[in-house]
Amino acid sequence: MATPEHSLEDTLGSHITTTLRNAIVCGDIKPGTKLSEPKLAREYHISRGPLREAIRRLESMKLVKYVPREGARVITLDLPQVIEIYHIREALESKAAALAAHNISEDGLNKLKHLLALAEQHMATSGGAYIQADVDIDFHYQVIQSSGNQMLIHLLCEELYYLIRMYRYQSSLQPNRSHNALIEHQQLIMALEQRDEQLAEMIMRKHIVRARQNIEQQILKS
Amino acid sequence: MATPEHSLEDTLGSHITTTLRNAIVCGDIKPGTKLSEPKLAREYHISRGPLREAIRRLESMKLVKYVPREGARVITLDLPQVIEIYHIREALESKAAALAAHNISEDGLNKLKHLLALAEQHMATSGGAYIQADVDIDFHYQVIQSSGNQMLIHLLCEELYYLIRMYRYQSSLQPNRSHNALIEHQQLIMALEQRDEQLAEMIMRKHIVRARQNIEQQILKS
DNA sequence: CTGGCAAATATTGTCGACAATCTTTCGCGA
DNA sequence: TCGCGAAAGATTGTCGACAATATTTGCCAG
Repeated sequence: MATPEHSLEDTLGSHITTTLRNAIVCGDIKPGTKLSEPKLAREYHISRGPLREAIRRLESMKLVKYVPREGARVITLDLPQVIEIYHIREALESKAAALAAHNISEDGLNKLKHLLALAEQHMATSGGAYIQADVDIDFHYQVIQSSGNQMLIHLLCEELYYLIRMYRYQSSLQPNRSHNALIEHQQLIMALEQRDEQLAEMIMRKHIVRARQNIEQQILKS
Repeated sequence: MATPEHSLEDTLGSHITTTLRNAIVCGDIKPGTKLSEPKLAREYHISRGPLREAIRRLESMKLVKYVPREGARVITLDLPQVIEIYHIREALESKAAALAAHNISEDGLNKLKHLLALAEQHMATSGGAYIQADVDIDFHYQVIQSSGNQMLIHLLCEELYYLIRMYRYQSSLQPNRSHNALIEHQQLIMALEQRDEQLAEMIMRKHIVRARQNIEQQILKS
């Protein structure tokens, strides 16, 4: 699995949260599906208490939408919503890059270089746009972790990134811009090594703006 | 109350959520206090079910920190944490201003002008730094609402702004920069009227950076 | 008097049950 | 046949109870 797993799994509620989260992100539970408490409780052999906790946590990850007295449904991501998310990514991740330029450690830089090398390998061998998506997410994940801003890390990695992952899984067949992305990642690493906050911020901003424009073109085509 | 109240209050859980949220934000429940489920349940004459739901929601607003098998405690905001929040505000609200320059309605502009006038009145009469804080928050709140980005609105107004309110209540006695802030608000309104996205973004960014620097000076003094 | 261990107490995690509400199904009339 | 309304069914909201864990109290040894 691509995501570092923080969950302690020591309580039933947090365990079922990760289970459902993965199922939703990977598409095993399809968008729009109703999360029926009695049904899921039977399925996973637990009571409704921990389930309700899980559903509320999924709600804070924006993976489900909850309506009082009606229950929870898996979110249906349409393109305009994805655009909204990318605007937020642009703002937050460019900030993360700036902070990372200031705070990243030697170890953090090495991890980024390793991820970049991995991605280049995948590109060369399988030309694989599919696998590339995971490595790309890991790269951004690592930049955010290097920002040192705990609140920012939590916002992006715990609350927003599962949504992005979900979108990636859904649209993994569509054309992406793997090659350009690699160059931009390389530029970012260089800026981080130079400790150039403004440059790192701008590179990340443009990187995400391009990704967003890529998506906006899909809307026009449809 | 300064905040528009979205809560439907139709379920016990959401009702107790707003009650506790207000109590925490206003300082009636002090930072560091443990939110004991049995105690609160007796106090508000409800069972632990809705309470647990409320606590989880407060957790997603970052107002309480939850540790498995230990319970929830009201967050203790130290200055470094507030700095972190202001970095996030800088990123998100400058983006909100840019989007607002594109999307704000005539009605939205009028609301902003009204809030500005209110603030000027308060400044003139009571010279009141205290009341000013509320009007300032309302101003930012209105700009965010005008961005049109639902996800951004939710992130800022539902998840992050209660934290900021809490900090404001705690530090309401400390010197703030009311006068300068008013000028910057005025500049922002002008930029929004011109539909100048870049200018609006920059004004908001500098406005929040200055506020952050104001706080950073407090750290140095202590 | 202090420190640490053990019993007692309180709190959290989980469960099953019941009432209120929503959804679906079925039947009736136009 | 179609649409409306009522009954039946299912689901959510809330509650109280019990087990497992954490915290506090109190005792004893040093």
